[in-house]
Amino acid sequence: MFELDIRSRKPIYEQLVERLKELIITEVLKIDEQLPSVRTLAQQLTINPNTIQKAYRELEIQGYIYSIKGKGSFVSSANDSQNTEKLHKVKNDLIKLLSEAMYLGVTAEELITIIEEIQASIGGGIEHDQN
Amino acid sequence: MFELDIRSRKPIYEQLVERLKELIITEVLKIDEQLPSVRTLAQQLTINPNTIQKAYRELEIQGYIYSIKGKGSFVSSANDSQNTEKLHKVKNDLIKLLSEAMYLGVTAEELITIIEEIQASIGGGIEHDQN
DNA sequence: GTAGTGTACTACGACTCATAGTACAGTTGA
DNA sequence: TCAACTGTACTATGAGTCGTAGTACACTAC
Repeated sequence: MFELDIRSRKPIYEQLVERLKELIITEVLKIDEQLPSVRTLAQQLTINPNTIQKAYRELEIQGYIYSIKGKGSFVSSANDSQNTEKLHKVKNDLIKLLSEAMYLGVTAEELITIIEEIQASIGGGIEHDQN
Repeated sequence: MFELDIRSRKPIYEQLVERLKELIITEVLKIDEQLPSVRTLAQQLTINPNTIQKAYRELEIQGYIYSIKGKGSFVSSANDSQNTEKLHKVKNDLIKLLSEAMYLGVTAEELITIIEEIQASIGGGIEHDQN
C-alpha cells in the first residue's frame, strides 16, 4: 500500500501525505472509509506514530480526511469549502508544470489525451455519482 | 526579476531554480542568453554566492543552462538528451496534479482551456521556430 | 596583470525531520 | 467499570539540510 523512500530528500510524512492523497483521489479509499490507525500504520511501516500523526494532520488541514478522537480517521467528501484556496494553488502549479511539459516537447494533443485518460479512470466515476 | 520568500519552507536555492526555470520556459530568457553571474546575483539578492551556485548547478544538471568557467552561465537549448528522463518525471507529476485538479472539481474542458492558453502564449513561438 | 567569470571546499549556526517516550482525552465492547 | 482501542500533544535528542562566511583555484578577456 505504501512505499516509503527512506533515502529520498522528501520527508517521510510528506511522502505519506502524497500517497494517501493519491489513494483518495483515485478512489482506492472511499468517502468515510476509515484509514489505518496511527499506531497500526506506524507498526506496519516501522516508523514513529508521531510521523504518521503529522501526515494525517496535514491531510486533515487540506480537507482530505477528518478525525474523531477515540474512533479514528476517515476520508472526507470532496466538496469542502477549503478547496477554493487549494484549487487556486493546484491551478498555479498546473500552469507551471504544463508549461514545462510543453517546453520539453509534449504537445497539447498529448496533454489532452492524458486528461481524457484520467477522466475515464476517475472522472466518469465522479460524474456517475452526481447523477 | 526575483522575489525570494525568506519565510517559505522552500529553500532559497529551490525558489531560484523554479523562478529561473519559469523565465527560460516562458522565453523571457532566450537560448544562449547569459545569466547574471553568481556574485552579481548574490549581491542583488543579498544572499550568499554559494546559494546561487547551488541553484545554477541544479539547473545545469537538469539541462536548462550550461556554464563555462571564466565566461559565465547561459541558457541551454531545449532539445537535450536528458529530457527523456525529465519528461517522464514531469508527466508523472502532471498525472497526479491533473487528477487532483479534477478531484477538486476542475472540468476537463477547463483544463483543456488552460493548455490552449499556454500554447498561445509560448507554444506558438516554439512551433514558429520549427518552421 | 587586472578584473571579471565559475567551482569547490571547510566550518558553523539555525532549522527541520524523525525518533523515543510519555501522557491525556475519547470511544467501544465485554 | 475496565481494557483495548482510537486520536492528540508535548519534550528532548540526534541527524541531516540549508545558508552563511571565508577562502582558494581554474578560466577568460582585455
